Amino acid sequence: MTRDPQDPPRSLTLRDVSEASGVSEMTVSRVLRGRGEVAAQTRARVVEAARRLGYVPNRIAGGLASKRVNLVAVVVPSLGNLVFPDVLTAVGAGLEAAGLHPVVGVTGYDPAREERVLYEMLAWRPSGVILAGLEHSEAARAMLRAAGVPVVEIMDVDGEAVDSVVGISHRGAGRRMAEAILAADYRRIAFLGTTMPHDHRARKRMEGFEAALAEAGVRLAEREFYSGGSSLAKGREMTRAVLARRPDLDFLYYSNDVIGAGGLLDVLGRGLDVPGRLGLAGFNGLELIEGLPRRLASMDACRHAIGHEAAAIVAGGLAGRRVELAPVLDPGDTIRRAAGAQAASAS
Amino acid sequence: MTRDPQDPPRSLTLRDVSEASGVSEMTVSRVLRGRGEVAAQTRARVVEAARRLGYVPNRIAGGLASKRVNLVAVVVPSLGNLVFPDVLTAVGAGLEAAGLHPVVGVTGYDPAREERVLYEMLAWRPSGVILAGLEHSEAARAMLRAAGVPVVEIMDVDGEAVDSVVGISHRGAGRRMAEAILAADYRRIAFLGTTMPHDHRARKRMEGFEAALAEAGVRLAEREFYSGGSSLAKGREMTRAVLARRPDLDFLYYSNDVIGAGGLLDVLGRGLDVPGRLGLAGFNGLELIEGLPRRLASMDACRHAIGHEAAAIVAGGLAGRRVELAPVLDPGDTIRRAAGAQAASAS
DNA sequence: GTGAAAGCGCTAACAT
DNA sequence: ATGTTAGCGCTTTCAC
Repeated sequence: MTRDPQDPPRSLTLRDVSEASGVSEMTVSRVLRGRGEVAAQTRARVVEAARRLGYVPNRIAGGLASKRVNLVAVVVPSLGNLVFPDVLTAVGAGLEAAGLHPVVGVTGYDPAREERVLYEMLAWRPSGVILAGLEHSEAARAMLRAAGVPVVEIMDVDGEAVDSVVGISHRGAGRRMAEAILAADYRRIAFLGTTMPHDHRARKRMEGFEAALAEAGVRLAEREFYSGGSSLAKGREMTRAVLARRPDLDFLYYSNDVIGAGGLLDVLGRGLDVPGRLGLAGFNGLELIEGLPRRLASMDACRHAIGHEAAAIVAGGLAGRRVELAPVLDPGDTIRRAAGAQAASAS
Repeated sequence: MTRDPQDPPRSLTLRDVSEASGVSEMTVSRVLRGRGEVAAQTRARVVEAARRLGYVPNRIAGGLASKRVNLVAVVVPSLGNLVFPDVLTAVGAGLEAAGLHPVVGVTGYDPAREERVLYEMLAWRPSGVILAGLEHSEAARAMLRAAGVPVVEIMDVDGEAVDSVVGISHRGAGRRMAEAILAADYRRIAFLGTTMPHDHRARKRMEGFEAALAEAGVRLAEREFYSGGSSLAKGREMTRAVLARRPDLDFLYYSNDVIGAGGLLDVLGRGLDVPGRLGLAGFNGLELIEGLPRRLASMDACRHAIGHEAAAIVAGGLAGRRVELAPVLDPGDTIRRAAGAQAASAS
């Protein structure tokens, strides 16, 4: 049952195709890569031989010889977070036209792990790197600078980039949400989010949120943090906990739509008047929010556009770009409409 | 702003480290790979020089020379499907101990695309292949057989494998659900699922489901299909459509938990008695079902165990294994409890 | 414990 | 339009 390592399943080489077709290795190579002018008849013989043998080119050898590789490293914190699969899908679509392939690495929000993942990926000499966030270890930044290929940091623009950056301002997003909430006359406001020390984007949203409240003379009434992945159940639990401590709260701002949805289901189940007595908002603009009993207020993280732009930068071999996208606030059905909302949100 | 392709950002080589440390390339290589006996002092000099220079080994060259590569191709239909990120996470964890790294490919449930993705990945001569499903083009199967490395087809065991297989029987899963539903005395039953012609597992669940109903003399009263991704909103919409056509239905079996959850929210919102008047069930055992107003009946797809087992087979270099896992049916709160349920489900 | 030589399978750069 | 030559940066093998 165990494969004998001595058993040499030597895979086919260009030479095999060359011999089978009676065409030189070099010309076979040209045909298979679609480079250079090759007589139609010669080409046909080569293609036929390669197909018949089941030849699969060895990109390891090809990459070594040409110093070019059609791989792009894409590094994200997690795949459980809904947002990242979406970004990856957009990146993949964007790279495809350029004949590039994404290679995905996952860091688990751990900087040390990110460093290792980057090291592994750079060892394959990819044509570009796309990675989430602006916060990396010094060693990681050094590796990225030394890589000599386009590096695009995505999701977040609040910080200093190694090379290019594509994202939104999470501080600004938190701020905008605070303004909308204040404009709707909510005043006893809580933030519910993750304790993960390395979810910098959630942290920045909270910072922007608190700053905007402070400017209006409002203090955050409560905070509730959790660790681990997001789930509806976690959202329910946190919501119950925070409302038990402070039953007079009138707004709950969640760090993402999943826990926000859980909270919404929970308060609706208890018959609370939403958004009259209690308002809620999440973040990300996930599809999820559309099927809930009330449409949860949220803010689009622009994940599709981010993936698309990042792919374009890598595919174009560009350097030093900065693309800041403007997320749209969707008030849904969980922020009450108040007179003067527009005016106040422009403050 | 555009990188000059003529600009040679020649990355560091073993030779650079060799010169910087005054140790031969060969010994530097040994140190960096942790192979062979090297004097502690020599090792220290090498490590220091490599670190100082920021040397990242070139695995393209290494792979070519050694014919061994620490990459495992993992091919899944989609990342939007919640299930696959979970499987990938388990695969990654399982491979890690063996020093192997997953490289993810996405097919979009398209066999032609799967073939291209496999071709691309096999061109990198990975140490193993893990791919979802048993249905592949003949060319894809030929490539896999010729690869000369462990190939593990995952998720589904109903069919013929190229090499190893790890999964559950989806036909059996559909059958078991049908038995539980019948035992609970539901009789006017509908199936709601995807039209995607290539979601073979959903198809097999429906087949097993119908077969078990037929054996009990019950015909599927309705079916409703949709295309595109799953969402709560889609689940609501389908549920409304099917109940509009057949208001007397007493059970809805969904092909996954996401549309099932949408359906559940919809019928609860309309005040229907669940599970008395109407029962519901989904599939996958997603975390999602735990935060709903009622716990949706579901069946665990064993995605974590599948990822784990598949990784073990690749890491162990094993061939021809067959691992059939037993999914557990969780009746949740959406299948009514009926006398004789146990007896009937054993039929 | 360390080094020298050969070559992995391809492609760049020149021939022809 | 096609062939020849010389590596790409590493590891294998064997010598010391």
